[in-house]
Amino acid sequence: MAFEFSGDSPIYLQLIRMIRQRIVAGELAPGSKLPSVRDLAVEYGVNPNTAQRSLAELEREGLVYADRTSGRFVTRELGLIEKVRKDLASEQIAQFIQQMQSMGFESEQVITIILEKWREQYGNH
Amino acid sequence: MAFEFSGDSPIYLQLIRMIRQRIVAGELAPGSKLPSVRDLAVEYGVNPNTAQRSLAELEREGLVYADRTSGRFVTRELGLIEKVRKDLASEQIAQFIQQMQSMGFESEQVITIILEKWREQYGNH
DNA sequence: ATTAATGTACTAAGAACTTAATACAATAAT
DNA sequence: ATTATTGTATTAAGTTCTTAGTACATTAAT
Repeated sequence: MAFEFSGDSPIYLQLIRMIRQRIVAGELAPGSKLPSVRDLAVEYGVNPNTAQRSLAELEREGLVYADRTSGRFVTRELGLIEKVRKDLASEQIAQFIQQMQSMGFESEQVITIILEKWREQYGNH
Repeated sequence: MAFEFSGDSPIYLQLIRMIRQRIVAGELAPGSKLPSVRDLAVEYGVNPNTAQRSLAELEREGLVYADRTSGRFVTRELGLIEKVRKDLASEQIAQFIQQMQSMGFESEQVITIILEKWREQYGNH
């Protein structure tokens, strides 16, 4: 596939964020099997070592686990997934508010733009 | 001073973002003088070469300009600053919406949380 | 028993970023 | 005129990230 990574940060970090995101979004279901290190590397167009590094970090977080020769799986600890989801959301929101505020936007203005763009991107939900 | 940079992306990029941010926020006024390369390096605790690199990029964007021996200044082109400000805001909002949406948040939910946190952080404005 | 697929580990090389240490050119300040 | 300050340029070394290549241990599949 050869996904296009940004040169702004290390690939292994970008890969961590992408997989973490797909997990908390439910796109990668709890307990479901992940591609093998080698397949994941091919899928994203990176070196197996880089994929391994990202997976090892996600494992450290507890979001995935490895069964020695059957492969890697998304954790079944729904509580953990939900916690990570909430933490990510909180962080996102705090950073977002800080940025917009420092650029001189008012809360009402931001709300208006968000609702507008949200509809543009995904319809009214 | 020795500002604390994240290890997640190159320092010169983080520095670019910080200065750009301060310019569009109006904290660094149009036409105002920036610290010299060497002073800026001390101020942020980075190597002069790194500071130089960041400033050169901001210059390429037109946000700052250099007068050979009197130093560097924030551009006086208000239109450009405003354009960058709007571009940054658009980008921020689009990314934010995409993230929150993919994590399964509804727009109303996001609006509620934003208003709540905005008041926490900055009061009702 | 053999084979294949899995996670894991290791070494080596190259690329990008950062720092260090100088040096030069231009001009404002003295 | 001299000095100090500014931006700019260059070379070298060290660190981190990435890729490449190879190898081993374990277990499911055959």
